[in-house]
Amino acid sequence: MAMSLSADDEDYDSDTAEQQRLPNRPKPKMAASTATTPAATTSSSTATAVKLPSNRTSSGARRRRTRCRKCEACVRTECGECHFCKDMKKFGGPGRMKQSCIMRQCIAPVLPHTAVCVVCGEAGKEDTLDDEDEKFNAMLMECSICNEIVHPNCLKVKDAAGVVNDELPNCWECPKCNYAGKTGKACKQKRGPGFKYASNLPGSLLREQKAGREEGDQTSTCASSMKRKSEREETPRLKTEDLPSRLPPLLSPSGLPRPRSEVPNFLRKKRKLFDDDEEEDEASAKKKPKKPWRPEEPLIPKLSHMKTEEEEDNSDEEEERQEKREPPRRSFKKDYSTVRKEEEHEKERREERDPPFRSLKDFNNLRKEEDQEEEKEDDDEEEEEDNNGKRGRDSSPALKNISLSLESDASRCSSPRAGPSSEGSETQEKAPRARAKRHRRKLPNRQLSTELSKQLNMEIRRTEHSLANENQQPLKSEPEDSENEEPKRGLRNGTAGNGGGGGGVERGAGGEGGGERPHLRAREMNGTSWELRHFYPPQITPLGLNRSSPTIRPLPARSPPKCVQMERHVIRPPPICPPPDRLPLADGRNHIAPREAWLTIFSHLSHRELCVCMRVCRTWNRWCCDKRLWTHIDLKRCKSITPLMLSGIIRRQPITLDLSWTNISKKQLSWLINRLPGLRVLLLSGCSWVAVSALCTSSCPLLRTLDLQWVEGLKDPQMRDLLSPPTDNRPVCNRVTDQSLSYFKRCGSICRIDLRFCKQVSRQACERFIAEMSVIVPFQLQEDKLLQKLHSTP
DNA sequence: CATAACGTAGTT
DNA sequence: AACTACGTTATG
Repeated sequence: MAMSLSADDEDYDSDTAEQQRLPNRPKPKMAASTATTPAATTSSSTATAVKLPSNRTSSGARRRRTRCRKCEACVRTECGECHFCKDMKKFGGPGRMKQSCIMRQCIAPVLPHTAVCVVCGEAGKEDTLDDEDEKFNAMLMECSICNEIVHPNCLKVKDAAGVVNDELPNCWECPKCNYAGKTGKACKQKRGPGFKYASNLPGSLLREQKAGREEGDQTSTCASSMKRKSEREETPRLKTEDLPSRLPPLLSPSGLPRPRSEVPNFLRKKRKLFDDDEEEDEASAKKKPKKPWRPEEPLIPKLSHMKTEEEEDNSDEEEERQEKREPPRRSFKKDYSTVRKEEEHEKERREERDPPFRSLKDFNNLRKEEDQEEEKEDDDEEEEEDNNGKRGRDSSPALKNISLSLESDASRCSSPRAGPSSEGSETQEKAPRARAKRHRRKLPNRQLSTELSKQLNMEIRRTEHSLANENQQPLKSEPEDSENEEPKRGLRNGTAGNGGGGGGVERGAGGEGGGERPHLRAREMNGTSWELRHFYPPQITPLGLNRSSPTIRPLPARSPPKCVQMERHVIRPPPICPPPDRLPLADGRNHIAPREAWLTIFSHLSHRELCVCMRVCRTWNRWCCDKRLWTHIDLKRCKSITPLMLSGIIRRQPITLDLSWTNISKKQLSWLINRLPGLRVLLLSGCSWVAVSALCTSSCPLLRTLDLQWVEGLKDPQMRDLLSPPTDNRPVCNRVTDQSLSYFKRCGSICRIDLRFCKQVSRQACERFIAEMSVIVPFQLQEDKLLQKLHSTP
C-alpha cells in the first residue's frame, strides 16, 4: 500500500479545516491517507469511514448498507450466470469474490437495522409521526460526507441546509457538512455510502449512471433541512424511499437534469450489460413490465403491490419503512414476514388456480426416497424411436402444412401487439394496455406451462438420476452440444452424433466413472459454468438479434431454474426389459389389471397428472411414459427450454410438439428434431428464425405441419433454406478437420475415405494427403473429398 | 481502469 | 455459527 505523505498532508489539511468547523466530526482515520491523488479523494473518504473497525463506534464510522429487500433486484433470484454467481460456491465457484449476483444488486441499499442516531442513540422514529416533515426529522439520515447517522431532529444546526441524496435511502449531506461548504464538491466526488452497490461492480446497473449523474444535480439542496426537502418538486424527499420500486432519478423521465451526452453512454453500457435479452430501456433498472416472469421467482404481485402503493401514495412506503424501524429489529422482521406472507398468499392463489400442482406438491412431500426409483422407458418405444435407417435426406418430404404469419417484420415492429401476447393466430387483446398488467394477466397461463415444464424437469431428473444409478452407468449426453458443439467435450462418445440415429436414446461416455453418483453429481454441478457459458449463449444471442422490435417475445432465459439447468441431464440407454405388464404389489403378487388397462386409465389424465403418477412407482413411471399418452406435448410459452425438458420430450416421442413462443435455441431444436423421428406436427410460432433454422439441417421425415407464425426474421431466403434439402449435419463429422487426415496415414490398409460431408475438410488437404501417401498407398480423389485407393492390394 | 480478492458487517 | 455480500484493497 503506497502512502503518500503529501497526500496525507493535503487530507490532513482539509480535514483539519473540517474539524474546526465541525467539532462533531471524528478525526479522519489515519489509514484514510491511502488516497494519493485528488482523484482518489472519494475512496479516501469512504475508506476512511469504512475500513477501520476501531472507529466504527465513533459517529463518523460509516455504516455498511444492506439490501432493501424490496427492489426488483433484491427480490429476484440469482442469475447463476454472472461473474459473481459463478464465483459462488453454490454455483460451483471458489467463493472468493463474495459479491452478490449482478442482477441482484440492490438499487436502494438501506441502513442496517442496527444503525442508530449518533446523537440520541436511537433508531429511526419516523413511524411515530404522521406529518411528512416530522417524519423526515425523525428518520435516520446518513451523511455521505461525514458519515454520521442522525435524526435531523437531533441536529442542533437546524438552520443549515441539508442536502438529501435521492440516490440512496436515508442519505444526505448533513447540514453541518453542507454549511461547511462541502456540498458541491462532495456531491461530485462522492456518491454517498452504499453507492458502490450500484456503481462499482462490473456489470452494475448503475455504473454509467454514476458517470451520467456526476455532473447532474443528484442531490437537492435544502435551505432549512426540513422545509426545502419537502419542497423539492422534482425529487421530493420521500423519493429516496421510493427508490426500490421506482426508476432511479436519473432514469426517470421527470428526473433531474443530466448531461445529455451521457445518456447514450449510459444506455449503451446498459444495453451491453443486458445484451442478452433485454431491450434498450429495459436496461433501466426499474422497468418491470417487460421483465420476464421467472418461475423460480416470487410472483410479481408482490412487486406490483408495492408499486401500486407507491403510485397511490408515497407515504405508504414511508409507513412501511417506519414499521421496520420500531422497534427496529423486530418490526423489520415483521415487515419481511409480511412480504413473505404476501408471497405465500400469492402462491396459494396460484396453486388454487392450478390444483394439480398443489396436489403434486403435497404428494411429493409424502414421497419417500424409495419411490424415486424410476424406470426406463419402454423397450418397444425405444425400438420405434430407433429410426436410424429411416431418416431421409429430405428435410420433410411429408410436410404438408406450414403456417406462416403474413405480417412482415416491419409491421410487427410497428405493432407491439404483434408479440406473443397475440398468441399466434389467436389474437385477442388489441387495445394497448399497460404492459405490466398484461404481463400479470398472462401469468396464470404461462405459469401452467411453466409449472408443467418444471414438473417435467423434476420428474425427468429424478427418473434419470435413479436410472443412471440403477444402470450403474453414468450415461450422459447433453442435448446442447451433441451436435454442433465444440470438440472440447471429450467425454462424448462417437455415437452421440449419429444424426439422431439412436432415436431417443444415446449412450454417453461410459468410461466416466460408472455408477458414482456423487461423483457424477459433483461433476454435473461443476459443469455448470461451462454449461452456461457454452450452452446458453447460443440460445440467447440469436434471439437477441432483433432488438429493435418491440415484440414482447419471451425473453431468453437469463436465469432459468437453476437446479434444473445446472445439471447435466442424462440420456438413458435402451431399457433392458420391456415394461412389466402387471403392477407388482407389496405382497409379491401382481395387480390384476394389465398394463393396457392402466394405460386406458392414464389416458384420461392430464400430463400434469401423469407426471404425478410417474412418481408413484417405477412401474407407473414406465407406463406413464408410454408415448401414446404423450402424443401431444405442449410447451407453448415455456420461456426456458432446458436440456432436461428436451430429453423428457424425446423420451415421450410426441407426434405433436408445441414449442411456440419459447426460446428454444437452434442447437436445442436441432438436437430435438433429430431425435423425434415420428414428429408430425411442430409448432414454432413466435420462435426466432435462428432457432427455426435448425430445421434446415435436420431431418424430420414425417413432419406434416409446421407452424411458423410470427417467426422473427423469416423471409423468402429463409423459406428457401427451410424447404431445401437439408445440408448435411451429421455432427461427429462436422468437427473433423484437415488435421484428421494425417491420422489416416497410420492406416495402411484403408481403401476408401469419404470425407465429403466433413465441412471442415478441404479438398486441398485431401490432395495433400494423397500426395503424401502416394509412396505408401496410392489414393485418388474419386470425387471431391472422396478418397479411393487406386490399386487394391490384398 | 477493471476486476479479483479479502476482511468483516450484517443477517439469518 | 453460518451465511451473504459490502466496501475496500490488491493486482494486472
